[in-house]
Amino acid sequence: MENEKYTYQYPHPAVTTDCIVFGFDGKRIKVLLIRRGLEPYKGRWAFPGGFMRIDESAEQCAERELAEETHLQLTHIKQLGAFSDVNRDPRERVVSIAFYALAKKSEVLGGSDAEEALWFDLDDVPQLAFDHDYMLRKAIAKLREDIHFSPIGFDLLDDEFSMTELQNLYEAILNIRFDRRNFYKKMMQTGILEEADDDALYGVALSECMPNKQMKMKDIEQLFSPNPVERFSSTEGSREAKSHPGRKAKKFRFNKERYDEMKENDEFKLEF
Amino acid sequence: MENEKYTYQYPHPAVTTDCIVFGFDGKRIKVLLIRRGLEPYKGRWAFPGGFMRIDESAEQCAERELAEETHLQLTHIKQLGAFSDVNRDPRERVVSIAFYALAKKSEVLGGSDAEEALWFDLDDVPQLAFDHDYMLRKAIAKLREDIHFSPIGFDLLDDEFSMTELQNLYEAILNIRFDRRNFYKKMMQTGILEEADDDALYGVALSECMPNKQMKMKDIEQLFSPNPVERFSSTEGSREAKSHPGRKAKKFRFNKERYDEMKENDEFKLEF
DNA sequence: GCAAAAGTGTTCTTCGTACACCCATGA
DNA sequence: TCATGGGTGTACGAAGAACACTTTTGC
Repeated sequence: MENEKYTYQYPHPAVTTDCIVFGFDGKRIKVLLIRRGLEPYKGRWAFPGGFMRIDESAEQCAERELAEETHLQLTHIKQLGAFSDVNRDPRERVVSIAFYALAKKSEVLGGSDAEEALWFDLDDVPQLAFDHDYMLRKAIAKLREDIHFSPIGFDLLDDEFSMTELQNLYEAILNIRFDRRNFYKKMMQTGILEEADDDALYGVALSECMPNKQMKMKDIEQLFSPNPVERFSSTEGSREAKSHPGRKAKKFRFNKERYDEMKENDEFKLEF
Repeated sequence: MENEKYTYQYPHPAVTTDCIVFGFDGKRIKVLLIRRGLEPYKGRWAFPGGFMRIDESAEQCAERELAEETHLQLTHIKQLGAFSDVNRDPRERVVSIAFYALAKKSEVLGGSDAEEALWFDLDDVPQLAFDHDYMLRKAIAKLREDIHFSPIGFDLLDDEFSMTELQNLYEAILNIRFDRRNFYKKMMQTGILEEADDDALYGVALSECMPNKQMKMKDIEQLFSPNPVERFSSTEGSREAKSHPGRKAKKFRFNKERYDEMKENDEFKLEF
């Protein structure tokens, strides 16, 4: 152990990464925290992260630490910036490179795989270790900023989502209310959404042999009786936390190919 | 020398800062580079910057290095991000925290105080040291992004500027053309510009005793004859690089107080 | 059937864009 | 006096905001 020494002519700070992971449970924005098991700040909540190895980039470090500590494999990890205040760590001089990442709704609802890792409502975040309170404020600001013009919302929802879910997400992040009809129109005319048609459940043939669009869901079920399909197999999302029933919501998918194509040609426009 | 050693149990990267300074000469966007006098990359151009001291933050380091190497005292230094590729520096593992800053037009036109520091046209930037080419691309992208919604243009102009100068700046950064009249309206209705009234040159009394707005500059000079004021003392900016005369341009100032106030109340809106 | 949520279209206002004339200036 | 650049207003069209009724569903 004694010979595990690394010497330099000038003092070097340690470099860590921290990862601010946001999620959405259908109602509120959440952030993933882990409880520190070691000093300093033992027992306090903090972002997943740790010391950068000498043979990995900060990005690699952030992904590795996130996987180790929370078992989350996330794409869309973006850099938030470096935090370098001289006294931000009581142990030694530590510069932290912070990232932020977005987790899909199912990962939030599933809870965390890891011990001592929990999703916190943004309003219920306790006092954090180090300068992580400050980091969180910066991260929230960046999330708000990014969602104004980038379709990052889809990274917080599952692959299929209802327009209402999407609207709830935007309202939760931006803390404003939208008119349902205008939101729908605005989203649709971006051209990056496609309908996840429920007809698919019944096979392609259905829409061909049944061109009558007036047909109700009830009628369709009759075709399949006496074994009607479980109509809500994919809608637990919109049922949870609901006190009253409502009409079944159409599901949509984010058309990433289309989005990339539009962005390439500078055709994409979305502003909130 | 031998005892100037700093030892750590785990390997630590070195941390440097680099500062990408943009300027505007009235026609084109410029970037400030220094020629490296030492290995590695001796003789190559690079951004001003250097190793972070153990008792300063990255921000302090960036400002210090910038002052040391270019004699520029800049405010509005914003972090661009950390660059941490494992092999980005041939000497040892180095993480660089990059900043970008904006210099006022007069500082660009005045040239650089420092030896071996030069303003380069963005199109004429040579191959840079380290990963600075990559940094530059990121910085340009961020500059373009920021100017879409933040009034950072004023930091690249002198305190008083004509609408045409401002338009040229926007056109140079965004590489698009605007209609003069629409640009004027858009800028004025943001509410963050105030006229730098030339009457001020003649004192407050003038506008009171001379309410006639039809009065021409010639008439005003007559009031002051036989020592007419030098009318163009403050307009060299709009004359430089001009092949033909034109009407004298009204000057404007950025009303920072008003802007801060509007931003505070979320009233400020500007989009390009 | 009832309460709650979702689907949908029209009008009005606002903002952005296109466009042309006159004036001030220096040569 | 002329060539150049700057100051300004209007008319049109597109996009956003306001707004209500009907349908589906679970209870």
